[in-house]
Formats: sequence, structure tokens, C-alpha cells
Amino acid sequence: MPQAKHAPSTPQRLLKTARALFADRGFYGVSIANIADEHGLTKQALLHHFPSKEVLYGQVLKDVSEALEGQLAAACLAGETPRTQLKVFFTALAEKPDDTVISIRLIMRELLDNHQRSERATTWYLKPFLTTLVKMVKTVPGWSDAHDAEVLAVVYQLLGSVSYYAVSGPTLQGIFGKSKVSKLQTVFPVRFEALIDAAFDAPPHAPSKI
Amino acid sequence: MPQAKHAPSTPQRLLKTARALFADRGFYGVSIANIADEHGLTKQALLHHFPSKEVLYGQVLKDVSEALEGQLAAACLAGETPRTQLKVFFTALAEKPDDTVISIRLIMRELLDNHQRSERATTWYLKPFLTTLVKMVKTVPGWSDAHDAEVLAVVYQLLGSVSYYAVSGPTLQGIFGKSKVSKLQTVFPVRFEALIDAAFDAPPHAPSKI
DNA sequence: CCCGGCACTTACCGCTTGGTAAGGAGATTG
DNA sequence: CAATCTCCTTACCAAGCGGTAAGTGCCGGG
Repeated sequence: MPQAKHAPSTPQRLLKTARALFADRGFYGVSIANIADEHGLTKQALLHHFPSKEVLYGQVLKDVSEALEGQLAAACLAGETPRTQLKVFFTALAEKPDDTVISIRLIMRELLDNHQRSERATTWYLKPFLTTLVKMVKTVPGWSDAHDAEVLAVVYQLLGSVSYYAVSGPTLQGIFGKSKVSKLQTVFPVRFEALIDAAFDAPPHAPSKI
Repeated sequence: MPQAKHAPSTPQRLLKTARALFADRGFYGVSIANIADEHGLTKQALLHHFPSKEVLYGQVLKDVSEALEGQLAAACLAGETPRTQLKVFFTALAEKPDDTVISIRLIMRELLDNHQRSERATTWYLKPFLTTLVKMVKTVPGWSDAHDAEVLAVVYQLLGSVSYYAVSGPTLQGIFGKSKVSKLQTVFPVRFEALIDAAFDAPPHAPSKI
């Protein structure tokens, strides 16, 4: 019998703190003992639930990818037209609730680390998320016949913009101070929404002029 | 007496491979022995030139920041108007020569890692680069009176777009295949240039509508 | 009542980590 | 010729790493 409804099981709790710690310090920056300590457990307790550190990390990435797919699906229900659906999704990221920021940080680390493991990698955790995102863009009027590369260019422009913004809080605050950063939090979403429109207004296949 | 003209000194060579390895695997993913090994040296040889791993990493970041400042200065000379200067700078990043990709990867890692070291951090290696970038944006017609937050929003949109693109090659290739990624390389710069214009055309201070 | 499995512990392993201490080869300089 | 300085070595250290082995306490079912 699993736990009662609102008492997450030990593996679930371990996964949650693993997600947070890996996002903060990366795969090599976190030891399984660090994660287990957070719950007053030994690392062998963690190894009892997950066979190895790599498996644990993979599970974290899988969960993140699925969570983002879920947000995408939710945005589909929230918006009328495909374009507003995508707007809902991306601007939701720009509001950066805590667990979204964690997801974004993990994705960025995954993108960075794929540079070396790209040859021997067998599972691409971001694949389902990215492919459904591509599919969604193709439902935007005028984009149904667009080449995948064109769609990816748009997706990466928007994803990159919002991710950099979501991740840069501490750095910007250290350099420019608290007040300007808090003002940025009101300015960015507005400008970002305009950017989304600009990206979709530039028609695919016909390389845009100014 | 330093080395002859085209024979970089040992510290310089160590810095170069440190830059490449830190970009690839991050601070915790690389040991000083890894770096020294690359030149057939022991880690103690490295510690002879740099007092600690942290100092070495700091020097790497400082070099990267200065290199980007240099590229920014070069773009200033290459372009006529401020806007074309910024276009030259950002699209040069989008062409992603090897050492630029290394710089971008290091910056992304620094942004990610600042999340935890933001409190105790004393030196912000990206500060000079970011502040001169902000200054440059303010020379664009119509942007001289813009609030820093507004400028930062634009800077981060563009920097994020191009960085994500520069970093995502291996992942996208793994997911979508070689051909689509190579097509992306011709598509992205075109769309990105349009995005730069769109970002600057949306006037500051007056939040843009569609 | 006992047995098996679950969740977790202590004990241990070999290896790597960043860093210190001390010394040696080789050129430069008095 | 001896002293010194630079660059690098071997030897060593305590601490931490991921992972294995072997229990231990507990709880539910036969």
C-alpha cells in the first residue's frame, strides 16, 4: 500500500530535492549524499530506491520534460487560437514560478552537457517536449507548411529569450541592483509578448526583410 | 623574458584548455589534473602558475568577458549606425565560430551557477561586458532615455536567443537529425536579424501593443 | 508465532579530488 | 663556482566520491 494522499513517498521526496539541487549545482556539483542528507537519510538509502546516480538524474530530466509537456497542454486549453496558446505558454514561463525556473535551469544544463555526451547519448529527454512544441507552432496560421528548421529557429528564439531571463535574476541583481531588476520583472513580459508576435509575423519560407 | 612571439607561455596554454574544458563540463566536471594532463603536466605544475582552481576559473571568466568586450568594440568599428553595430555583434555570435561558442557556454554556466553563489559573490565577471552592452543600446536612436530595465530586457532577449541557438547544436541534431540542423544554420541568422530589428523597433517606455 | 520483504543502517572499498611539502634540473647572475 | 630563481617533479594528505556487502528493525500475512 502506498502512502496516504498528501504524504509523498520517499522516492518522490528524493526526486524533488534532487531536481532542485541538480538545477542549482549541476550533475557533478551534487553528490547523492547531499541529496539524501536533505532528508536525514544516508546515501545508501537513496541507492536503495535508485540504482545509480545517473538513473536518478535521468528520472529528474524525464519528470521535467513531462511537466513542460503538461504546461504546454494546459496552455492549449487556456488559449483560443494557436498563437495565443503559445503566448500563454511562453509568458507563463516568463512569470517564472519557482518550479518553472528549476525546469529551465535543468534544461539549460542539459543543453550544455549534451555537447560532450551527444555521441554516446541514447535517450533525449527533451525530445517529446520539443517535438510537441514544434507541432504546435505548425498549427499557427501561415506556419503549417513551414520547414522544421524554420520552426526550430522560432522556438529557440523564444525559448532562449525567456530562459536567459528566468535564469539571470541573481547575476543582474548583483550587477545592476535590486530596484532595476524588479522593474525588469514588469518590463520583460510586455516586451516578450511583443517579441512573440514579431517572431510569428515574420513569415516562414520567405526570408524576411527589415 | 617571456616566450618568443608565437609560442604561448605555459600559463596561457593552460588557460586555453581550461576555458575549453570548463565550457564543456563545468567547474565541478573538470579537475585541475584533467587540465594539466592535456599538456603532459602534473596538476602541481598548474598549481605553480595558479594558486587554486577557483582563481584559475576566475581568470578564465575574466578573459571571456574581455574577449566579448573586444568583439563589441570591433562591431562598433564595423557598423555605421548604432543599430547596425549591434546587429554586427549579435549576428557574429549567431555564426558561432568555435571560440565564441566556448564563451557563450561559459557565460551560460556562470548565469546558472550564480544562483547559488549570488550572495557571497564579490566579483561579477560579466559586469564590464554587460554594462558596455547596455551603454551601446542607449546610443540607438530613440533609446537614449530608456530605463536600464528596458534596455536589459532587450539585451537579454537577444543574448538568450543567440546563446540557446549556439549551444543547442548537439541536442537538436540528436533529436531532429543532421539535415534539419544544417538547414537551421542558414535559417536562424536571417530570422534572428529580423528579431533584432523587431526588438529595437518596439519603442521603450511606451509598452508596445501587437 | 514466525517468516519474508521493505526501508534503512553501518562498514567498507577503491578511486579521485584540491592542496601542501619538499626537492630537483637547468638556466641566469654575482 | 656558488647562489638563486623559475618550472616542474614525486610523495603525500585528508576528504569526498559512487557503489557494494551485510546486516538491523519493523511490519503485514500465513
